[in-house]
This record gives sequence, structure tokens and C-alpha cells, in this order.
Amino acid sequence: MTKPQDLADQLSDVAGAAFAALGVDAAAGAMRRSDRPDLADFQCNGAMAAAKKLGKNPREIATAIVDALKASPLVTASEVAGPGFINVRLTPAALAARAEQIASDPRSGARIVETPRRVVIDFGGWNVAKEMHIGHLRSTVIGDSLQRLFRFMGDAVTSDVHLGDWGLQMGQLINEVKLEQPGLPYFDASFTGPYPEQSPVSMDDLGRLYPQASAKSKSDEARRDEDRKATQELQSGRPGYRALWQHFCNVTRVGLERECISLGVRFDLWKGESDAEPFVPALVEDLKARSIAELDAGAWIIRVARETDKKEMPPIILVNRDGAIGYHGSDLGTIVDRKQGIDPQLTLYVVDQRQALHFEQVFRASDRAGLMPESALEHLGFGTVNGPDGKPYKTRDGGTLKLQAFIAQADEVATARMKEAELGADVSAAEQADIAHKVAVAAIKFSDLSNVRTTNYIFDLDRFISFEGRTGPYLLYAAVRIKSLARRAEAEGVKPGPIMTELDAERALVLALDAFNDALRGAYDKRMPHILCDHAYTLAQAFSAFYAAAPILVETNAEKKASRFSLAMATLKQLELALGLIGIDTPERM
RNA sequence: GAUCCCGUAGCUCAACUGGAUAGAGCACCCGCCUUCUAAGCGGGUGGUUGCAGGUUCAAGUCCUGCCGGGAUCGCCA
Repeated sequence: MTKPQDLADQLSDVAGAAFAALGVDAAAGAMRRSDRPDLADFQCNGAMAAAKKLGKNPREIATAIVDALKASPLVTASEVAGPGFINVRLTPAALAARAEQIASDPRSGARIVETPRRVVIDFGGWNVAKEMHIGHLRSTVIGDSLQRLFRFMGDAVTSDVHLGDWGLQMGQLINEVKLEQPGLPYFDASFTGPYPEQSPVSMDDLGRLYPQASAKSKSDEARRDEDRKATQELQSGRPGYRALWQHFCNVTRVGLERECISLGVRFDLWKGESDAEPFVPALVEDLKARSIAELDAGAWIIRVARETDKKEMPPIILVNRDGAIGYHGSDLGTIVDRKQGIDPQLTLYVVDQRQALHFEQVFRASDRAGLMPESALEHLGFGTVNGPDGKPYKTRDGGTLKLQAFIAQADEVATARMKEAELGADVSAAEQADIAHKVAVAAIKFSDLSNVRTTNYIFDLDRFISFEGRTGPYLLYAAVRIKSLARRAEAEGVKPGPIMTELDAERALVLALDAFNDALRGAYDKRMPHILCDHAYTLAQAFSAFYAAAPILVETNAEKKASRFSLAMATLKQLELALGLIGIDTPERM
């Protein structure tokens, strides 16, 4: 990390040096925002642990640290509290200086990583022939937030949607189309082409055929064998199947791209499992030659169990007994592809938590095979989206809620809310629709991302698209009020000036702004977007309180007016930055 | 059966990896628009953190055992 430092880091340096002087690791000096704003701005709890190590009285040690802190020009008051808490209150000058720094910094006080890495983020992972539904929201929204965050922190990110386009479901689908339209040339092995350019199936057809085929394959052993065979033939290049499969992919992609535009999500690569296919044969041969892959019950497997394992660790199936490549094999092939192309130092897989075992297996196999070390591969699991019964969300009629319908519904509610509030009456219909959509997307993304990534959550439609309280629209509202303020200020010729922190609300706002860097670091290190959501909300809240308590344009004192205006503008910049990292776009008015 | 995750206010969720008086939002009650957008602000009610032990200056957080819910456990992805 490089300069400038946030207030906690500046204080930590002072306290850390004092601890070091006592022969304790400087890490003991870590300062953080106080839990007790009534007592302090920042606190340090290191004295207690240090006292234990040194066998000394914690209050005695804390007193020594306090003396050092008091000598700092940043500190106006510092004292020992309770068993050895160190409390610090900052000088107005220190707060003002930090506020100025944030106000003038395009990154709003956020630092950047020292050594950028090449990072691949694999998310989305939608399946061909399946329309996006509510269950696909998390990977998309979390992955997108992470790619924005990692880029902002300075890493070289490549995002890849990694479509599910290569497994058994493709064979199932081919056979299902064959049942319905047996006369198509795709099924005629003697047909020499060319195949029709027009797809024989629409997305609606696929949406109908897919569950149908899947159900048959599940219940009917003979049909399943047929599906396996078709899958194997597709994978080994049967022209008719390839041509038909290409139609499935194309038809699906049109719909997926539409959702991406609607959600404001972008991928660098639209690769799929099938793109790993060219890398697999050589990989398999190599692994066989090195005896890493072994033949077992007709399948080529890689054993990944370790003696230290507490749980059962099944081997991965590199090539199944039909000669087809499953998702184990294609995931390894994908690693080879990325290694040869991008050569990432870190790969993040944003995939359902239920696939944790799968990724552990693949990562171990990759490590054993010398493709990429386990340490460079990370599965970022997320919880499932459940209904009120605690089971994966279903609509009242038992079906899945399509993402497109869900977004449309959110748009409608947002539009209705705008009318109700009589806002935006003076803008064009097109702008109104644009605002409503931004509000809807903000509501959806914030609802999802503010949950801890790893836990399941209960999906409540009304709560998801509610616009009051701790919601995406609340954040937009705060930003929009500042934008409105900026327009008026412009018209009145108000200019920003030196920042002062007189009122409690002003102090609180500066402290909130200062916390951005720490929130970013937390969200980045832990790959947890909810920490960013939390920060954005806290900031918006601090601003709303400030906005109510501190008049700006009507303030008669010119210095106060200029200071508050500066604070407002600094807040807007940081709020928009933070929202941008969550994937939320701010309208000009609402 | 084995392994892992979860259990916090009526509801939905936080809690900076062991710190002070466990915080938000919704719902409910009381105030605030002749000052910059009331999708807002201020205040209030609401907790034995599933249960029982243990570790220590300090436990929602760590260890053990229960209870309840969920997920996963070789040729589907």
C-alpha cells in the first residue's frame, strides 16, 4: 500500500513505535475507530495482549503508549480506560487535514496495492439453454463487484463468464430436439452440409426442452445412456451435433447479453467449458504418461486424498468411462488455457458454496499436475437464495422467478414510487424510465450484496425492492441530493473552501469519509462486498445527518458555507466511487 | 453415518477475526417540510446472542457436549 494514509494508520504508526520501544511487536499499536464515540474517536486494544506477553500491568503499558500519543500533533486527548483500552481524540486540524486530502484525491483517500497481480475472476457461470433466474443473481452481482473492486485496487483483472456449455445437459438437449424434430439434418450422420443458418429452436423452446430432457434422463436409464452417447459424440466432433449445439449457444447468449446490459455487468471473456476442450487431450496424455491419472473402473481419475484429510476426498474424474469430459476435466482444461494465455497469479471462482468440494478437488489436482498451485486458486462460495421455508427460492406456482421478470417488476415499482412522490415530473419520459431502472438495479444489487457473501439468505421480494431505510435507493437519494446542491451552488457561484469541523455532524462525516480506505482493504482482502455496502451506507447516513444539521447554501458565514460545500462534494465523489464498486450507477436526479 | 456451514430484537441482517454499554433496517410509538429533494432527519419501545459446561483480565466470536435448520459425500453440473 502507498500513501496517503488514513487516520487509523497514522495513529497506528505512533502507537506502534511506542510499543516497539517497549520491545513489543508494533502490530500491537493497531488503532481502529472507537466503539464508544462518546469517549473517543479511535481506540487501541494492544496493551492488554502486550502486558500478558511481558508479564506487566496492562494499564502501566497503556499509559506509556498514551504519553507517546499525546506528543503527536494529531492528538488532542488520550487516556487509558478500563483494563487498558487506549482512547484517542483527534485535533480539529488533523481531521481537517485528512478531509482536505480526501477532497483533493481522485481516489478519495483510497490506497492502491503495491504490487498489482494478474487476476482472473470466473463468475456468472450460466448454462446454455437456461434462462437466468433469481438464483443466478448472486454470482453475477458478487463477481461483478469483485472485478470492479480488484481493478480499482490496481490489479490487472480478466473476467470470464465461463458458460456451462459442454456437459451431459448438451447431450440431453440434442436428444430431446431429435425426439421433437427427427427430420432435421443435424441427426443425419450422412448429411454433408451445409447446415441451416437459422436455429431450429428458440430460447423459449430451450427453456421448455431443458427441464423435460433433464427429467427423462434422470428417471430413464436407457435414455440416460443415449444422452451420454450423444454428449460423447458432440465432444468428439460429430458435425451435425456441433452445428446444432452452436445454435443452442447462440440463442442462449442473446438473452444473457440482454440481462448483462440491464444489470450493467460486463465480461472481458465470454468463454465456456467448451473452450477448454482443445487443451484436454494433451493434458490427459501428459497426466497418463506421468502416472498422475490412473485407470479405475473404466474412467481416468486423479486421486487427491491426503492422509491429513478428516473427510472423504473422492478422486476427480478426468475422463469418464464413456470417454466424455465432465466438469472436472473441463475445469482443469480451463486452468491450462488460462495459464497459457493470461498466466494469472490468482484465480477467483465465484460459484455457489455447494460446489466447495468440487473446487477443492480440482485445485488439488491442478497442484498435483503442476498446472497452477493451490494457493493461486480460490473458490469464493456464496450462500443460496432461499424462500421463507429456508429452501431455494420458488415462485408461488413452484417455478423459478426469471431474472428478466424480476427486474421488470422492480422497474415498475420504482416508476410507481416516483409518481407517488411526484418526483421527476419535469423530466422526459425517457429519463424517467432511466431513473426508475437505476433505482431498481440499485435496490436489487444492494439487497443482495449487503448480505455476507458466504451465508444463505432469505429472499423477500418486497424487501428486495423496497426503497426506504437501508437500501440502494437510499444511497442514490443521498448522492442525488448532493448533485442537486452542486447545481444550485454552480448557479449561485458558490465555491468550495478550506474544510473546518465544528459541528458533531461534520466531525462524524469526516470520520466516515476516512473509513473508506479501511473498508476497501477489508472488502478486498476478504473478497466481501458487503463491507463496501456497509461503508457506503454509513457514509450516506453520516451525510444525511450532516445535511439536516448543517445548512449549506443558506449559511450566511462564507467560510462555513465554503467548508460545508467542500465536504458535500467530497462525500459525493466518494459515494459515487463506492457505489461504482458495488456496480450501482447514480442518476442526476430522482 | 461422515464432514462442513448456520442459529443474534417480532421480522431481515451487521458486529473490524477475543475487547468497553451487541448495532442497523423494517414494523410499532412520539416529534420535524414559509431553508438546499420528507425515498429524509431526530427521539423512543424492543436482547439470558439455540441450550449446558469450559478456557481468561475479557466470549456473539475459541474448546467440548447436546438441540434445531441447511449443504456436501466418484463418473450430473
